Amino acid sequence: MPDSVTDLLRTGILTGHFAPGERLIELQLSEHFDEGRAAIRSALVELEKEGLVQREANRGATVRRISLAEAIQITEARAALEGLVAQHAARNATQADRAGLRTTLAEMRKAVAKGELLAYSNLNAALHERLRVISDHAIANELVRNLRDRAASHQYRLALMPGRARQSLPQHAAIVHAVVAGDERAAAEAMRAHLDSVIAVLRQWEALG
Amino acid sequence: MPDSVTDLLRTGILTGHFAPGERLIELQLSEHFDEGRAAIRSALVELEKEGLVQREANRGATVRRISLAEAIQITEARAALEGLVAQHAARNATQADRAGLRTTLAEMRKAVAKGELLAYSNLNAALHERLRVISDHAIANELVRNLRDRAASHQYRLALMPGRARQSLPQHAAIVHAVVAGDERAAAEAMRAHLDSVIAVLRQWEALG
DNA sequence: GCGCGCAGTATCGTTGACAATCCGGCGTAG
DNA sequence: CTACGCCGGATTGTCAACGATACTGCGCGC
Repeated sequence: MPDSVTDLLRTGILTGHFAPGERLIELQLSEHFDEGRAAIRSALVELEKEGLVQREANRGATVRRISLAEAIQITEARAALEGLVAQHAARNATQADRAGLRTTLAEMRKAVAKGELLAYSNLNAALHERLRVISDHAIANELVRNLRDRAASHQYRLALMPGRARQSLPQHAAIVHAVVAGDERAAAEAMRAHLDSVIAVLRQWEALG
Repeated sequence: MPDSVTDLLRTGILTGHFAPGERLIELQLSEHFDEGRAAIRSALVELEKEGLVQREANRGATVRRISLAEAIQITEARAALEGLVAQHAARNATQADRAGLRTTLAEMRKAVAKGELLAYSNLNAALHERLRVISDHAIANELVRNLRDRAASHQYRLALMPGRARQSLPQHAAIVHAVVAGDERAAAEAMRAHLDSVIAVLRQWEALG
């Protein structure tokens, strides 16, 4: 089921190649990707279920616009689920896993010290990804991945926010420490606290309009 | 977008009209529902994303079998998300909402006292549903509904389990009390505890084979 | 008897054409 | 000048047929 058309369209949306609000016309996409219209159609149906695309009967599909309010809800749900992920990661982590997490955290510290925002952002993603793998929780992983994609546009702004890295570093440290210590409850709490701080930023933006 | 074919097929699966493992052949369904094959195809794609249907390239679709292990993961995810739902319900509940919750709880007590299992099960569903509505959390609602459907087959067994109602009643009471009191944290905790007890039962079954 | 290949069948996957629907512009009447 | 209705283009929705693919059972050689 590695439906490549769906993947291509999804990454196209996530990378901004197709902008929010942009119309996704089947025939155009059909030529663009050199695929039959049926395949495009199917991809649009999938991406609608993923929340990345909006479809209206007889009126076509557009790239879904995610409001800030929605991004907040998405992140709230993500906090709940990633808490679960962290909990299971704390339960399952092997010695090798723990070592890997520690080195990632060390690299994050370095990146912050050097002010390398992009590197930090990548390490951040890598850390969360690694925790998902360690957690071995297929359901939560699937849902988190989806939620992440949905709010991707807003997360992008966040990563570049001045001072953000320095603020989130101790939160990531807390998560890693809890997981390494095998403290399930603390891991879940730390992850939720981390994402709650993301939500706080989003709320701030929302208040500003 | 109220795609009736998808809805029909979904309820068909949830009611057991299509049994787990059963092949879902496009042409057959096409006749069964008197719909074009394209519509059926689209419905199958959707239901695959919902996790109710399994599709393999060139090999067709079947009703997905949900293992107990998977049902446990699903319920874990549900616990995390319904915790969020309860939290928001505690935040948003109006006086009318609180009164409604209390009466539902009272009816549940009666049902348990009279040993009316089916009535209790329905009230149970109604209570969770009401909390979802009150929470006004579109994202969490959508995900919870999906997870609920996925594990529906196993939940069915649970409702009929002897002594189950009596065991879960105080948990539901705790949830309602926390929500009525507007205690967000307690509401989330109570809901998680409730679903954790469901998970405990599932684990027991799993151990038995 | 047993494994291998081969054809037959069932089913999915794709294509092209056509019908249905919706939006926008234009003309006309008031 | 504005409101209404109609017409044309653009786009989606549906259909039937064709091609591709994988399973099944049978025969054949060993």
